[in-house]
Amino acid sequence: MKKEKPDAKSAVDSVLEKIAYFRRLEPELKKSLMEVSQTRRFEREQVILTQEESGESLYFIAEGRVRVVLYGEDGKEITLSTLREGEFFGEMALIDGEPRSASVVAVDNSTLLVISRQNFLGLIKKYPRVALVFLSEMSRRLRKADEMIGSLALLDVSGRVARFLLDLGKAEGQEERGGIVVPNRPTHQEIASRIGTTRETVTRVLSELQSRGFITMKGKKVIIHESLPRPARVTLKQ
Amino acid sequence: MKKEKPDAKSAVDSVLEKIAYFRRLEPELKKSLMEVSQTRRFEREQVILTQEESGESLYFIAEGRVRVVLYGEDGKEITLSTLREGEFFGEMALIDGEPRSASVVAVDNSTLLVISRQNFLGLIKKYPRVALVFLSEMSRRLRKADEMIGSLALLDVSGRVARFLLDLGKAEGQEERGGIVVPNRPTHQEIASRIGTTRETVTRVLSELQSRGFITMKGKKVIIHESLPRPARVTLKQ
DNA sequence: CGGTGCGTGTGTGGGAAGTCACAGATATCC
DNA sequence: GGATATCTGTGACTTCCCACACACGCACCG
Repeated sequence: MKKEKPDAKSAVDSVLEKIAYFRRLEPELKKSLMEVSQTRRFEREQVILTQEESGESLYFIAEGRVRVVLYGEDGKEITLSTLREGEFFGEMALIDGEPRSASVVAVDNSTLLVISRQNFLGLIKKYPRVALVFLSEMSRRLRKADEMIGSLALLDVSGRVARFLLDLGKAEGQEERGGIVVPNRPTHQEIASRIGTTRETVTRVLSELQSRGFITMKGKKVIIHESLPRPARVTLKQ
Repeated sequence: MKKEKPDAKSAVDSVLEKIAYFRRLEPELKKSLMEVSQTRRFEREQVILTQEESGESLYFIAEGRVRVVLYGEDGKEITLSTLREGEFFGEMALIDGEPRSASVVAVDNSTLLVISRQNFLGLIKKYPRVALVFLSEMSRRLRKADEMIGSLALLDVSGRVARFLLDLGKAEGQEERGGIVVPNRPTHQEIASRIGTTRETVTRVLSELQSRGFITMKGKKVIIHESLPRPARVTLKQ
């Protein structure tokens, strides 16, 4: 009954099932993947890789979560994304050989599957379909990045908070009478880092949204009412 | 002697050579590409595709330039990138089937090569190496997008202008005694749209940079002196 | 030539959001 | 269960930059 806390080994076994991108691939490929990968553990808050350094490895998350983040002067930071079990990172430096474009930090204690450039390229050569999997994931990421650029450049902080909440609701909310219920929101600091503003401003905007009746907050729970307007994605130009 | 102004047909012939990504691919592939693509012309300022609409085609630029742009409320806009002869766009909607993530507008009169999703996927299947070409280009784009997010979130307008100038210098400047010479800078409005600010602010920042001796402007020519500091890409966090 | 349009320069005022400082509320840990 | 750390709320002040307004230079064109 060693079911309770899977050790690293079994975590690796199961990660391939969890990696949405690979679930449907041939068992043979899965085996290859496992053979060429190493397992590494990282503690909460531990830096997995840092921007500017050169890198040769691709990482899959077997368990835990990581934050991809850029740092600026005097403690400023912006979180590019948070990745969870089954997702990967580090593919860019690996594909184009440039230095790491961002830092990655473990959010929880995490187990990662590490694959070297060599092995990765070998894998793609052997199973060309893998390239398609990456292609579609990178397309998704580019899309999200563009959206973020749009938010930063075109919306004020209230708009960005609203957009963030709606995305959050879509990602981990439950539809209920009254709106979408998010059981466990991130801290104001985390939200601030996601949308490029400060903790205090997030606090103020959330209060404002609540007082205007767009959301209801109680502890870590947030209810997003239908009335909360999604800030214009586009206004067509004439 | 019909050499002077290549017609659309010959432009298409030669585009495959110009497309950096494909220059080294098999002639056979090039032929396939040509067979499955159509040619379309667009006038200066003409909208090629708009955000939110669904799309099924991939475009190569045979001649001209296009601007990829997001629009916000009341005329606000942010330019995600400017693409030139030999580059492609429209691959995202095609890969993941989502609506267009941005609008694309012709900067000059342009000739484009259009390929349908069907044909594109067919091509990738037949020539798996093509996927790798796209992978590496998308990786480069993701990198640039992340950098842009970093600029918007972490730098003030002066920092973004400085970064823009340095990138501009790298892209189309000539090394000379005294600094990097850019013969033909974009208008203030165009710069503003690239870095997410207003025309007036760009004017002011450029004057400021000149008066501080970081750059020298004369007409459309800009000299970027070595003294112009590249705003911190990262400050490592402890 | 004098228009018309486009790009640029500059002043002024106001507003959004960052900074700093501190108090109060919640979680977490032994 | 109390101590300690981490989050949240709010006020006061400052700063940056946007919005608006208007004037000037320059190019192109009939």
